[in-house]
Amino acid sequence: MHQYRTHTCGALRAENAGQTVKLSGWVQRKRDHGNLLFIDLRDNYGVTQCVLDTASPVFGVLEKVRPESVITVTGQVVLRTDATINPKMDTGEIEVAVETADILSQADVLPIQVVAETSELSEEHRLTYRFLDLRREKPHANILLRNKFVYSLRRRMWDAGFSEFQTPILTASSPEGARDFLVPSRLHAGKFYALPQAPQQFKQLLMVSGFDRYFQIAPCFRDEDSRADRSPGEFYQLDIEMSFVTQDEIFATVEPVIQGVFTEFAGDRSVSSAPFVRIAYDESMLTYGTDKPDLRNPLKIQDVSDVFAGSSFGLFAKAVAEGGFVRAIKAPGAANRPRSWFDKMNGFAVESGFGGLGYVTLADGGAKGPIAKNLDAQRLEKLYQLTDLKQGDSVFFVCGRGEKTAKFAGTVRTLLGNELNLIDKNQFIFCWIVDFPMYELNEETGKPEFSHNPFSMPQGEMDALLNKDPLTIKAYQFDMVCNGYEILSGAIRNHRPDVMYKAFEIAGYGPEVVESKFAGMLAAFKFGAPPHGGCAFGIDRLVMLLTNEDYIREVIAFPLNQQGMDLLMKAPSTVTEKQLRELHIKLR
RNA sequence: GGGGGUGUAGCUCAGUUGGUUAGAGCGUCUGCCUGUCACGCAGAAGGUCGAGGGUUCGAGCCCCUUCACUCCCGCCA
Repeated sequence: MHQYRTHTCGALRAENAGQTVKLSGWVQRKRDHGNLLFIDLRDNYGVTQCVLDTASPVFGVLEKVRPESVITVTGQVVLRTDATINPKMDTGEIEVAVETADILSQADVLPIQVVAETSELSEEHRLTYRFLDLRREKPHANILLRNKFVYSLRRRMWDAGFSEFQTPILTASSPEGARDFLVPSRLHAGKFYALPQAPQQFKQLLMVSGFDRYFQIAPCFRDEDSRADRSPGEFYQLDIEMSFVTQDEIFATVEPVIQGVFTEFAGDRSVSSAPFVRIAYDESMLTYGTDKPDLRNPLKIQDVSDVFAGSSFGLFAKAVAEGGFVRAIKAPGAANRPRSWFDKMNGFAVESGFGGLGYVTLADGGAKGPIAKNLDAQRLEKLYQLTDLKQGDSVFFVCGRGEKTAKFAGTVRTLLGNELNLIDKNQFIFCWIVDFPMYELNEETGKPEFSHNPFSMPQGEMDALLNKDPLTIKAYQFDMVCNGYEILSGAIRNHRPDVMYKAFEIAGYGPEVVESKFAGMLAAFKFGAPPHGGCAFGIDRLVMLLTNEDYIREVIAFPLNQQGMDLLMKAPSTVTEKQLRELHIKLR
């Protein structure tokens, strides 16, 4: 019987000694001693050293074979001598004495060195030769870990009583949200399908259909620009929806899944235990200057407007009098840093478009720094108290108004956390961000608009919509955050047509808009819709966290580059005129 | 759409104030080598310095234009 192998390249051990085996794999490395030749043969499972000398009839053939060629060898497993055992290899106690060999696929000279390359390769080059890049140890391991991770997620979801369904890839363009990828219709001239940005409406329809607990490892498509943590074009979500649930019940369902899967793959890194901390959106913006705080960073932002209000530090006093604020971020133990370090911090603020970063240092029993002399003893004491300032600490100030300044305080918090080495990289700290505002003010029109998901149920439902200032209404809308990354977004949905009409009315959309844009869902909600809610995890981002990668493309087998191109398959590409004609698309 | 960074050998990079024939490591090729495991030793080949224009006696280096990649802002309900 013909076969390519009796064992994989990671299988053989001392107890196999004496057996005649057949291995197939890639020539990872050749060490040619003239009359003695070592070949490290690699496959998905490991590496085995093969050895032969001039006595072997295939010596001449294998001596010439290039690295990364695919070969099959047969030979006897022999124990290595004590002096030649390689403890770094799983198969390091043995080697295969090659008797016969076939070259199955000769490799050309390589554009990428697959093994033991310490230097970084350019991403452009790696993606052009992704099939070689993925032979390299770390990228290969990342993709394998992703597989195990997704398997574990599925198992945990099934165990929690969820069922997996597939939803359409060719669907309708949605008026809200990100830019759609469009697919022209051949049968319907001038009309287009859209690839789903998320299975949002379908999963809600599944709830109306009575399925109760749905999940899907779902591809999502958004035609927006990429980032280090945002995949260009397409990404995968663990999409979840449940009927007859409250927000608390969603949290209680999802926490053990994510806590469990992270514990499974985190190695010696620590994972938050459930229930995770909940932080209101408004509090997060104040305390962390962001809605995705990295809680590994112990620093908190403090409002110290009162310290400066009416003080002789005119710049801040005036800003506070005019409705602005001063926020403080403590820099523990920074007092002994040189002046140049403080200048660097200030320079960063100026580069970011802010006036600067004021600071006060508490050292040698007194307050130092350019601002300190403008604050009397009482104000300084209040500052120390508010920021818990101790001898040897410094505190930085951000002054201004609006969300932009609040977010800059968050940037400074992150910067200081990194500069002062306050972030423990061996932790995964999860939290919930809750109570997102339902509406926010559109600065141009001066009118309220949806700040996040228009399908979310407003807290207080119809009563709130009728009786509260729209800008104070919160939504049952939430995110989960880990180490500064948004890894989940979810909501209790608005399943009541009357509340939906009213919610859209406040955002300036008449009933005809709701009816035309969300016809399917609205129709469904008129025939008995259960209260429901759900959420979606970003799978790529979760794997990125677990593999310790900074770039999401490191955990995607064949990612598009930043310009949305597949350098290997050459996508996007031009098509024939015939194809365009069939799709009713005229050139030019 | 905007801002920053990068672009020199197959790969990763160095290249001083503008000055002789543009270098290194890895890879490739050739030769030697029977216990290596990033094998070693000797040698060789390999360059439109992203592209175009300009300044200059002279440009990898300075100026202008442009292209590509990448990071960030916008954007991502």
